Amino acid sequence: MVVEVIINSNVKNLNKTFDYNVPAEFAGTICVGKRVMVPFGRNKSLEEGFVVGIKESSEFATKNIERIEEGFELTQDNINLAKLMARRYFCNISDCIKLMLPPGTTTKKIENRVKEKNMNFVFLKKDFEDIENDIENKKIKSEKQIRVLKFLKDNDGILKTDLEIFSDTSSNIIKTLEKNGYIEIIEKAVERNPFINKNVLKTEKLKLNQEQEIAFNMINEKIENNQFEEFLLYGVTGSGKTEVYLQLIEKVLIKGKRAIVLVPEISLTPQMVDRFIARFGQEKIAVLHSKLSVGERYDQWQNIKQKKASIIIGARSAIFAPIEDLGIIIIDEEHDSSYKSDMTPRYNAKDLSRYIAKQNNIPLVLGSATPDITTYYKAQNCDITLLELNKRANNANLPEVEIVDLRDELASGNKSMLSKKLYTEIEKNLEAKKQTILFLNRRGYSTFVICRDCGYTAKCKNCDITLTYHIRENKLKCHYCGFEQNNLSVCPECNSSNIRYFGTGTQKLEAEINKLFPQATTIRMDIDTVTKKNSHEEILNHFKNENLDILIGTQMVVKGHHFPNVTLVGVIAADSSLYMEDYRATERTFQILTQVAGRAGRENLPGKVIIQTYNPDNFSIECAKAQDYDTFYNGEINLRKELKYPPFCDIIVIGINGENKQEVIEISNKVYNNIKKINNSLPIIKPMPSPIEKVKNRYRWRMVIKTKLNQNIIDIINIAIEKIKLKNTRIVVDVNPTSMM
DNA sequence: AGCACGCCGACT
DNA sequence: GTCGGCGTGCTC
Repeated sequence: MVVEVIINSNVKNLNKTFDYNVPAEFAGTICVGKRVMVPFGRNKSLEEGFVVGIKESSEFATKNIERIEEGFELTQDNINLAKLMARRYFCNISDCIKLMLPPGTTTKKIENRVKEKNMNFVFLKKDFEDIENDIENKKIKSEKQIRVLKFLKDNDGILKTDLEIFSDTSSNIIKTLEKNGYIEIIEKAVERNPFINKNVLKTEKLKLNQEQEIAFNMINEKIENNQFEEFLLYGVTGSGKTEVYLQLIEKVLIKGKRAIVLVPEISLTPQMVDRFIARFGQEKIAVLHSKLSVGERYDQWQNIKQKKASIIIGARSAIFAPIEDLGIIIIDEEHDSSYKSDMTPRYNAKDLSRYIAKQNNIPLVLGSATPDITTYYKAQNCDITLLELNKRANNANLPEVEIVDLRDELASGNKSMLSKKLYTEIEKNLEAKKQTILFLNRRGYSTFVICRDCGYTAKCKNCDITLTYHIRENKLKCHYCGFEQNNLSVCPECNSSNIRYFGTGTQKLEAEINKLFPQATTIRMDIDTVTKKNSHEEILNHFKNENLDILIGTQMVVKGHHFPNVTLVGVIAADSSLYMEDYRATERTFQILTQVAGRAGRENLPGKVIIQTYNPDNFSIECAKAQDYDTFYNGEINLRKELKYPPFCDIIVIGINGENKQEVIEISNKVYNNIKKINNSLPIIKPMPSPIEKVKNRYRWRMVIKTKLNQNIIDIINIAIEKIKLKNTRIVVDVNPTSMM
């Protein structure tokens, strides 16, 4: 018997199956999905691989499988999905398989592990054999301990490494191991239980209003009849989408099935998870997101695998959770860009959810107050069933939105970043002891630093990016590669000390607010203040519980939370996202402004929103002011049709990046010519530099194809890039990328 | 990715 | 002659 094996390697040349003979001793246990160790290459070294097929014989001179690794195997569905993804997202099958493995199983370089934070790093002092002997001799008893040790063994097949990561939830084991002298802890992680609030009061289900009832019944029918159907649950903030989700999940559980709920990473807060815990109880819920340590994730993953958890709440990769008997997939805030991966594999969780829902004959529910233009277009064309929730369940009023034209402010001599109107409103709000949120989608202090005498601009040495001035550390930072240098006191070109700072970031805004309103308490939230594991949560709780006056932040302030005492929201510059050369720029502006506006006055207090802009007539800003999605959609869809943008086509970006510019250009041309050779009529634009040509010392060129992605196009691109030999240069294909930069 | 193979210039 | 530089190609 012969098996087809995918070698676990991200090398392009190895992205195919290799045949291996199965010795008689393994014939009874081998099956598709098993993890195996096989001799590979001229040296005798063992490589990890996965069995993806079984056949009688091979045309090759096959070697024997060395051994089968027990404890975990992929399902046939996993393998089918990985194969499909590899072609559809132009990457290696093993890259896709990695998404489906138990956390901690993926073989990573030790250096990478050390770089990662929030984990325990453990130095193994004794040989693995010694520890195994101790298990034999019953010196180590607990099953959990053995699991951790197995973890060690799994990662490298045989234990070659002396560094490993343990979960912080398994801290007992670590203590035991440390006490027995097996390990030495190098760095300790911050303790964090994914379920921080243990005393959540149980909630009963609420009575649905008529709209909710209709939506519920339509979707429930598909649950009952085991049928696929895609729904768009289009409902304004506060219209009770979550209650519909909860009651659908209840039905799914009654049928003995389970549910996946995808949410954007940033809104995966304990408060949000608590709503599910309050209804179903903690033991039924598994939570998966990027802030969990490997060990925490491993525990959650096992809870799913062992069918202890029935509801999986997670960010996009939760779609790969090891779940059988799936009854529904729900994608909340479906317009959110975090469902599209911007790393290899560059998958779109929404597309994969559709595929998985079809395979399982179950409904897929997309929920949003500001649906993705493409999703709404499909709903209009009846590819998706549209369900609307128009009533605000808590009857809160929409906030009053006012637009301030910054050109008028400038003309009347106001050069500060606060218009007179916004200044007065903040003042009033402070007096009334109400809270304010100020939103500015740019971090740092000044976005560029320029010499007034010779025009020199401070740029990153690794990227084609101007450096941003950060006042607290008095440093210039690159927001792309993280490079930082000391601030300039004199110009390095002409020695002039006439240095000017242009552009406004959240730090400068914070400084200005503190100057203008010295009596006000403020807190700032952006990537620079949100570094620790929990600080996102901490800052928001701090703002809410301490009743601080003003929250200043980038877009991370707009999601999830609701603050009952916030009655004023100020948007400092609504234009910043409009100039991006990205077809989704207006859509993003509309979504962000609508969401920001939704933060104001959510309960009984009337809210006020002030949007400052240089483009008061801009369509997306006007629509956001009116909170009018339908008008926005109608305008935007016509524009998309005219300019032939999604949903009327897909934007396929073939990027080439490498350290040698000449080589990058050569390979770009090769890819271009290959595609032309296969199909001369494809609408492909010749290779050219990316908008930011150099990032992290790598040159980036690209070509764009604007066409509907179908199997034929997928095959053409795969064939065109397949045979190109690469050294340090890489080819990256991204379909409808989140960022066009 | 490794690693072998092979082609070519430099040097005891 | 032969040592070693690196470009090329293969791994079931």
